[in-house]
Amino acid sequence: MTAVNFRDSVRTLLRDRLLDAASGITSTEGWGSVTMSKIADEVGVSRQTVYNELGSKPEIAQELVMRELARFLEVVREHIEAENDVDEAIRSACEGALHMAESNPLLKAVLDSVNGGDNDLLPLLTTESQGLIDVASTAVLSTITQRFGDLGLGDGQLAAAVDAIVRLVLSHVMRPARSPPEAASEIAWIAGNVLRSAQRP
Amino acid sequence: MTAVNFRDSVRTLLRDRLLDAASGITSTEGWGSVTMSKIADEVGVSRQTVYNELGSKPEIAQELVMRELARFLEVVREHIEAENDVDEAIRSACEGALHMAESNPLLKAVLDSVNGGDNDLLPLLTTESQGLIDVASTAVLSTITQRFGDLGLGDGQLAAAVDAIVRLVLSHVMRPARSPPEAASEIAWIAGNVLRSAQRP
DNA sequence: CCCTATTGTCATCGTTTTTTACATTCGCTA
DNA sequence: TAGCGAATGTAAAAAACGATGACAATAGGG
Repeated sequence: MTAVNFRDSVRTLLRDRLLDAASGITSTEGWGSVTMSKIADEVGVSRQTVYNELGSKPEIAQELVMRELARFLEVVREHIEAENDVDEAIRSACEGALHMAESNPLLKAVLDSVNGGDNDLLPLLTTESQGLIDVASTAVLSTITQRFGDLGLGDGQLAAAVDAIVRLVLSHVMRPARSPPEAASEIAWIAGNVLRSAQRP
Repeated sequence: MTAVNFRDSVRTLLRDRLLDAASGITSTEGWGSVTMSKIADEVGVSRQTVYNELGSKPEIAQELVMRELARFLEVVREHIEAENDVDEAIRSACEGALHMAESNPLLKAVLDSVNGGDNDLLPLLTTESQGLIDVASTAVLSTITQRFGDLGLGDGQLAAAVDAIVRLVLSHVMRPARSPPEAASEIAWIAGNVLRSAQRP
């Protein structure tokens, strides 16, 4: 009767260390400077082990993005659950995410890398970001539903609204136009109008 | 250029988990209920691995005691370093140790086990406690010297005094007579007199 | 254009854990 | 008291896993 295999703990620890190393190198030297050897050396493991555990370099990029996304979603969840009003919950969550994005070293490195010619990570946030948007939308939708119910909307309507919000936030993350509070207010204003007009067909 | 081998981290993690399991079982069911199989199962590892990593059951007891001792010494060190007066440092450290002993589940289990007939752990704290006393005395002596110098005492005098203090505290841990503050004050009073009369021969 | 560095894969080796088996001891119970 | 079950401790073979070295392929830079 084993709670969790000790071996699984070790695998998780290894994955975390490897991804931490990759994230750290990306933040300080840029994604272009990340090599499998560097990751392996930093963790104290052979290069082959990196391939076994994380797969190819593109897969590492995916994992990095998804892991960072998970941290954003955690903050977003906390913001939503701390509010009693839907509009305010959405505004607060957007602002939290945008604010977090501003000071996120990894994200900064990714966006900076575009200027340096490194175009390996950016597609993950744009063209190939379907998985990212799906994960984020699903998570946010789930959180909102648990907190506020279905808001009297038909199937898919709330999902579509959330999808739009996520895409707007993502757009502002990649190309910030206004300050986080301003951008968040605008997104919340749009979302509020959408939700209300959908409630009264 | 590897900071630390990942393998070493895993070994440390394994040791910690095994000792945590042993400590947990001891606290809740008593040392008598600790079996190699239970430890192995709880951590999710084979029984043989427990033997490889921790050795025989008496050795586990030693490790448990020493690990718990290290935690006590850490608290003691903090108390000593927080005071400017030697007497008060000693008093505070003794009180901290005695107070910690009162609420320590593992220690409670060890002392309770005596009533239940389990006499495997007790010797480690009494008859076979030379190692324990040595480790504790050395650590405390080192901390006091770093904090207050040699207090104008000859070689070995301060060591002898610290040794006595450690033994007194250990005695009160095993057989509490008065409350921690009272016992600590008495020990500090004795220590203070010893130190002062040694300073003026 | 060559040279170096990196990626990704593969077979092999060494280490560690697991598994299985066995002898032994201890407490309990018929 | 004899035997039974559970636990200890040891040993050796089997399996899992990371380390190592070699390899082709492919850029990127001098």
